[in-house]
Amino acid sequence: MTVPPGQCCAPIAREPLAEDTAAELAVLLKAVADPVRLRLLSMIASHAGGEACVCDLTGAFDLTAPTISHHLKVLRTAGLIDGERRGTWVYYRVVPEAVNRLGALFTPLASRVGTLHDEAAPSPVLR
Amino acid sequence: MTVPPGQCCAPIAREPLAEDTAAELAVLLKAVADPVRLRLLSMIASHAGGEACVCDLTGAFDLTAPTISHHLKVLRTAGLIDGERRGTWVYYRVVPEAVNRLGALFTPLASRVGTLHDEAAPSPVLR
DNA sequence: CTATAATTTCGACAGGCTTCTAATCAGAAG
DNA sequence: CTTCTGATTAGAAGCCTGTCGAAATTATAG
Repeated sequence: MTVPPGQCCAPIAREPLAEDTAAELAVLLKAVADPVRLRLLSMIASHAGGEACVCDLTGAFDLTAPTISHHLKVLRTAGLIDGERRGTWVYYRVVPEAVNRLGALFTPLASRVGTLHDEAAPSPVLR
Repeated sequence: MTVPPGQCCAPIAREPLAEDTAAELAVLLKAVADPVRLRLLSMIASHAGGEACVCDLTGAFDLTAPTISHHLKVLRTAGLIDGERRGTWVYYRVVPEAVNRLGALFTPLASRVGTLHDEAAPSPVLR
């Protein structure tokens, strides 16, 4: 009972990732591989209405506002969240497609919801 | 914190991650947030028999053996892979529970789009 | 129009990560 | 027993990232 059947479905277990694909996914993973950014993403995703103001996020951390803004920019550059300015405040919301792509990477089963392999994303990979 | 009932979302979207939980998950995510380690994990997971020898992995990279060994140790320390020495060679295999935990983090993110919400079988990931 | 508040950008420093070479350990073959 | 191959460990150089403080930008309020 080491490996249950059905493991062959996850993209990561189906075939070796290409070099450029791995690099592209690593950028996405690096964005969430940080405690602060992971909490930020979770706070935004779990916020009522799917939107969260920056003023609501800064209070939960012992970090300065510029640091929070920096982490938000990393998440936004990776395409995981999207920001919108409404008056004085800026509201962020998650991008479901990007988050789902992460989940589908490691999830052996499921992945029955649409195709998340190819996307119309311009992929502005900053190097 | 108005979570719609019955809409059991991903852990990341259900409620804000705790500080220690986020730090713990970040360690796991950092392990895969690297192109080399992501490819290594994929090569091990997609290898026939679920096992891969180190000698098979080093050839796919332009890196030295110690570097590959270092990345494998990071993956092993994170609990994503498990190594076993059989004679001269060392074989690595993935730990499904750890990989599934990563996938479950982001996967069940419910999107507002009512396209094909046929996820009646969430297949709970237990640890 | 001016003032205030919030957010972002800029510059800088400490710390961690990736990679290398050299050395060490484990097992097999002669 | 000696030697050889394969894998890991130790130590160090170089680069990138996280963090902070100060300045600049933007929008609303009066």
